[in-house]
Order: sequence, then structure tokens, then C-alpha cells
Amino acid sequence: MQELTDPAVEPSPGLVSTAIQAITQHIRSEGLAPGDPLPSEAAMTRQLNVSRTVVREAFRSLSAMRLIDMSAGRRATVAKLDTGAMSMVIEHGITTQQISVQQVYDVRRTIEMRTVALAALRRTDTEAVAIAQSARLMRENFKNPETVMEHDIAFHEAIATASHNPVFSLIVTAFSGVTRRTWVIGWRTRSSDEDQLKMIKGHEDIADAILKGDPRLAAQHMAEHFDKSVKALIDAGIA
Amino acid sequence: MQELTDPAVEPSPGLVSTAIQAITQHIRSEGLAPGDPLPSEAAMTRQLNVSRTVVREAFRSLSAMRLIDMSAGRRATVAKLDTGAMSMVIEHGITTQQISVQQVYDVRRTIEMRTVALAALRRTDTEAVAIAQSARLMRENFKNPETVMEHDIAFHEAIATASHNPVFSLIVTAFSGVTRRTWVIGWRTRSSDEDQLKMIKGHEDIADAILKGDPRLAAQHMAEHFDKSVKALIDAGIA
DNA sequence: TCCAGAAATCGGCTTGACATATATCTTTTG
DNA sequence: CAAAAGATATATGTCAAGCCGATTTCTGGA
Repeated sequence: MQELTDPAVEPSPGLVSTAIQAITQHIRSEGLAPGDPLPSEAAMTRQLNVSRTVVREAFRSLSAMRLIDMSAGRRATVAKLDTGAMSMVIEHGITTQQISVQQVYDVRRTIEMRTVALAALRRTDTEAVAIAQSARLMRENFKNPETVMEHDIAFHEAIATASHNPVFSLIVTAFSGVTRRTWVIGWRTRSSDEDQLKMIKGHEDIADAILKGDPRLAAQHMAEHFDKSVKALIDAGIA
Repeated sequence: MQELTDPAVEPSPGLVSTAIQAITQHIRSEGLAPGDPLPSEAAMTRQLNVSRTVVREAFRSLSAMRLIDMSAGRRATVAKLDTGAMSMVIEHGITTQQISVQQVYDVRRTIEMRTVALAALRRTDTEAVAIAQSARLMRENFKNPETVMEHDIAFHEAIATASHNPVFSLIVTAFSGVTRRTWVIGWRTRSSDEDQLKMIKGHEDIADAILKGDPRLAAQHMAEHFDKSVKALIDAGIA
């Protein structure tokens, strides 16, 4: 008999999973930081005593989750925190109808009422300007929905950044994909220019509150903004 | 020349990425639901006109993110919503020191103040019982930290479930891994039995508020619980 | 000393083959 | 005729060897 690997007590989780664990374990035990290089595929192949195919699938999987960066000729490196995987999970939940757009909005509202309050307390001047600028660009381009949307998304992500908690940024950004798919629908329900400008005004109010450093006011405006957005989606018949 | 796929205007994001997109696109366009089978690797190989290796790496990647389920002999199937990928992202952020435990706790606090309020409003009787039971099991096993911890985690996940918003469940569960790594530290700072029982009492208060259907009270108890937990971690010197 | 070119390394992708798990069809049998 | 048993096709899991192009490293010469 030749069971060098394990006693095969249980149905083995597969060589690839093992390899993935070995790699993440390596990052942990070596205390690697973003940018640090990982062992080459060949090295891993020797260490784990499996084929390069298996090692490659493991690296690929981690790359797909954006935990590592890969590129031809170079060794893989530890990646900076990225939304990649989270967005895909959320998107998957939406497209397979396991979660609804409204449920996402409820989570966003919960989180962004916090990020906006933190932003009001912690924002640097530069960040405050960036937030205000996104709001301004929304107004300036309000005849071009696509552009307004992108600045809207940037606005919310800028607030998350100003909260100085990357976990919030991660989650907010992960939801951006969903926003891109539903935003226009909400915009269309605000039929008149007046309604649309009112919505943009809401963003400016938020930006002002952050600039003033008033967390309560900021959170209040954010809450109103979300309530109106959700109402717009419901009016549009988004289940 | 034979550029059937694309004009290759830009440096190509790699065949695997393309394959991943093709698969997710397939799920979307066919409106597949969890459990539905995907095309076989061979079929995908033909459709995309690439080697099986490439297709396999794509499937593997999606499997690692738990967007699909794979097993030998069977075709891959669309997966139910799962925390897999999110947990790995969070863990990665922690181990590479891109996010701190405190930052995670701030996010948890934000989210769980909402889940607990929603749970108080929407919980079924069965869910209320499950939550109370977890709290009870914490008390009954309070001499065994490991067991207390597992029931503590189950407690918070049960509340998320009772919120009836799977996105909240997803996020809360994704944080469980981090909790498992730091929980004991917090527990140790509550040196006396009295302190430890007081912490358990906090959980029972939350469970009671949910049972009574009082969202305000539930949220208040949850806030206190988190404030104490964070304080315990800070006392223990967790940066 | 510095730099250009050769050589080694590394990931991207392909082909082919074999093992094993599962599903499907076919035949045999009660 | 129906159910069980066996054969066959299909599917994934893993390995092996190799070629290409990108990148790094080594090395020898100006």
C-alpha cells in the first residue's frame, strides 16, 4: 500500500483544496504582507508532491478571489484588500434570486448611515472635498444619467473611504455592481427635472454635513436619501 | 488568421477570466437557480474553443468562491448562497494586517444592531426559541470556554437568520472566523465567574427583548454587549 | 562601472492519457 | 413484466510532457 498523504479516514477534500490551504497557511505563517512574493508553482509542486495542474488550480482560485495577484513571468504576490470576491457573491445571490435588491438596499442603508457618521467625524479635508466634488459633478452632468450614476457611486465609496474603516469600504464597494444594475430604474421614476435635482440636492446636503463635521445631521440626510431611493425602486416595481 | 473570439484590441485578460465570465453569464442568461446543472467541462471546452485545462481552472475558481458546487462524476451545479469567499477575504485582510479586529467589531456592531432590531420585529416563534436556547447553552456550559464560544457564535448567527435578510446573515457569518480567533482573549479578561456570567446575562437580555418583540430594547442591549466586548479586547491589548 | 545579451526561471496554455465516480442503458433473472 | 445486475457512456480528478512568451538573473564585454 502507498498512502503517503493521509490515512484516508474521510473522503478527502481534494488535492486542490489542500493546496489552497497550504498557500493561505504559508501567507499566515510567514507573515506575508501585500506585495510579498509567494513560492513558485514549481516549488509548491515539489513541496506538496502533487502535479503542477493541482497547484495551478489552487493559485488560480486564490487569484479569482483576489487574495493573490498573478501575472505571466512573475511569481504570484499577496494582494491588497479587494472587493472582487465579495461582489461576485452578491451578484450571484441577485442573479439566482436568492437575495433581492431591496434586501441589499436595507444592508446598504444600515452600513452607510454608519459610514457617513464616521466620515463626518474622521474625514480629512481632502476627503471632504472629494465627496463634495462627486456631488457637484452629479449636478453638472444631470442631463446624462450614466455619468450621474458613476459619480453617485463614487460619492458613496468616497464616504466609505472617509470612514477610515476598510471593512466598510469593502462592503460598500461590493454593492456597487448591484447599484449599477438598478440605478437607472430609480432615476427614471423621478420623472421631472425637479425631482432629479431634488435627489442631487440630497447628496449635497450629505456632503455639507460631512464638511461641517456633524455626524447626526449627516446620518439623517443619508437615511432620507435611502428612504427615497427605496421608495423609487418600489414604485418602479422592483420586487 | 483566426480571431474568432475577439479583435484582441487590448492585452487580453487571460482565457481563464474569459471562461469565468462565460460561465457566470450562462447562469444569468439561462436564469439558473441553485441546484441546476451547468454545462460539462467538455461542452464548455467546445463552446469557448479553449483547452479543458482553462475551463477547469475557471470552474475551480468559481467553486472556490462557492458560487458553484463540484464533485467527481457529476456536472457542476449552481450553489446556494454561501459565506466561503467572504470569510476568506476577511481572514486575508486580518492575517495580512490590512484590517484590524477592532474595525471588524465596529462593522459587526453596526450590522448587528440592525439584525437584532429586525429579529425582534420579524422573528418566528421557532427562531426566538433557537436564539434563547443558544443563550441558555452558554450559561449551562460556562465552565467550558470553547463551548460557550460556539454557542455565542450560533447566537449571533441565529439573530441574523431571524432578521430574514440573507445578506445580513452572509456578512455576520463571514465574521465568525475572526470571532473564533479572538473570542477567547476577550473571555480571559473577564477574570471572575461573576464577570463571565454578567456577559452571558447580556445575551439573555437580548434574547428576551427579541422574544418580547421590542426592537429598541434589543438594539440597546446589543450595543451594550458590543461596547463591553470591544472594551475587553482593548484591555487585552488587541490593536 | 555599466550595460547589453544570453540563460534560467516563471506563468499561460495545449494535448493526451489514465483513474475513478456517476448516470444511463441493456440484459438477465425472478 | 418488472426488478436487479451488469455493461457502457459520461464526467470529473490527477498526472505528465511540452511549447510559448514574459520576466528576472547572470555574465561578459565596452
